[in-house]
Amino acid sequence: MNRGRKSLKTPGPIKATRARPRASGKVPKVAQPKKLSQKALQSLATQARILDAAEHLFARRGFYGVTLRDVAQASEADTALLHYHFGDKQRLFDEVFARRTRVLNEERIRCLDLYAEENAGALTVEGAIAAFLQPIFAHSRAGDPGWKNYFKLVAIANNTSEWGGETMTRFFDPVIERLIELLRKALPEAAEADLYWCFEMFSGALTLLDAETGRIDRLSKGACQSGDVDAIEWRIINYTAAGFRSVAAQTR
Amino acid sequence: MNRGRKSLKTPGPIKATRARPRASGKVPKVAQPKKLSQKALQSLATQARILDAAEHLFARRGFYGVTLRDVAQASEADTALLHYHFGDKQRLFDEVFARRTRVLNEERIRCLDLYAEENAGALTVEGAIAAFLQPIFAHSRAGDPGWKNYFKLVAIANNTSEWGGETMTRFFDPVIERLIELLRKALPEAAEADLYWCFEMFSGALTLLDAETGRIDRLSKGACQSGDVDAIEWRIINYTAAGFRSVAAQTR
DNA sequence: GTCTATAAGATGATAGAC
DNA sequence: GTCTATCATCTTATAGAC
Repeated sequence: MNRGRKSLKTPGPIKATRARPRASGKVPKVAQPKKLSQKALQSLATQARILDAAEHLFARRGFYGVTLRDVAQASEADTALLHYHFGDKQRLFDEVFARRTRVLNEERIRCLDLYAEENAGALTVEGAIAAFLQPIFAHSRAGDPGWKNYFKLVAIANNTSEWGGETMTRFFDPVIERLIELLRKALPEAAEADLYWCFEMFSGALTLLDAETGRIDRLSKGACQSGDVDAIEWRIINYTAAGFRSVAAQTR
Repeated sequence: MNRGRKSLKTPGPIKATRARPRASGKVPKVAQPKKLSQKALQSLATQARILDAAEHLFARRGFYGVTLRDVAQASEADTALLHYHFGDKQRLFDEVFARRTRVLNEERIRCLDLYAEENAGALTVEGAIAAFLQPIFAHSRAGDPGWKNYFKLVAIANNTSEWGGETMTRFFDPVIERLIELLRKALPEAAEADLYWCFEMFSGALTLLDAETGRIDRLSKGACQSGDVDAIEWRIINYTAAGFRSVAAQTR
């Protein structure tokens, strides 16, 4: 296995550093509502099948724990086909990550903007957090396994130090800045550092809940079920808002 | 590479399932203060070097992202030596995880017991959380890179769904039960489920902070630094206690 | 677009010398 | 206890037929 990433641009040292999941940040083209041939439709269906299978596997074992053979087998496509559609393993991972992130970020911005518009002058921490979370819970409630897999993947990315922090920054920070902006208005007494530290704690709590690792089921001996959206939603909003307010109140 | 885990007990299907980081749960023997030969001392030093290097690498790339050759090179030992001392890759990972967990859990129990003893009848959420966290911050302040690596590793484990939830359960839940016990006394009005959900949020926040991914540095444009213990300690205690209280107060 | 075949190299693990 | 040499298998990626 060649884990040394072949640089896409430089012909330089082939394995100076180990390959890392590193999304390109570019927004790949998406299906346009134009006329599509039979072949093209089938191709898109195949690509979706590959992405779904890759998402499922990456979500459970991370980038390195999945081989292209695993993905090929699970998607009933050939490994050569993965390369044909996505180039290499790295780009496949990038597209898995980017596919739903594009959707989620748009939804979040819409929710945050709507909330800010309708409550200008009376913003609350609860309101901003709820608006930010709304798209996540909507997808969770819809029960789509693809979204559940994606959330697990984000949890791994958020907590993996080598490439996770950088990945989260690139994919999510623009939207996070919008959230922080609302929180700043809702909590004008908070120091800047408070907002960021509190967001970090909120982020860790959220991604762990979304990861649905099953730990809480065992720890609570069945009193709680991973992924119980009704149990989670009001608690995380309450918990987080109280946390922000308490920290902000301590600032001198 | 054989990722199909060779079962330690059953001679059954060789690669029915993919190998997963799965700690044995057994407590391996530790250096006894007996008379040690020159050879034995050197052996222990080599083992420590291997464990340190493996810890560093696993913390950054997870189980699958590290090869035994990587560990051998980083520890300046031979791959054959890794097998001699630790058997296989899985057992090496297990021992990395178990080594500091043994120490940390003992310290936590001691801190929690001491706190409960000295404050019987007047337990607070802040006090219990602070006692639970005390060993972590002590190690972080001491600046040992080994402990920092270990904390990163725990963050990955906590958020990886395939093996993480189960790993956390096995290694940490006995101590967590002790913490929950104190929180139950400090918050008698809380429903059982509240305690577990709030602990889950606390756990996610804590492990992400400990992972020191560098994201908060970028997001805050330098206002916060990953691993700034003085900035983190009072905030996480405040934030968490307020969160627990707020959720508990909502229970009907 | 999809598949077969295969190249080129990496990986976990072991045998055996010292 | 440590190192050299090596195996059997797996992995990513590509070339070329259909």
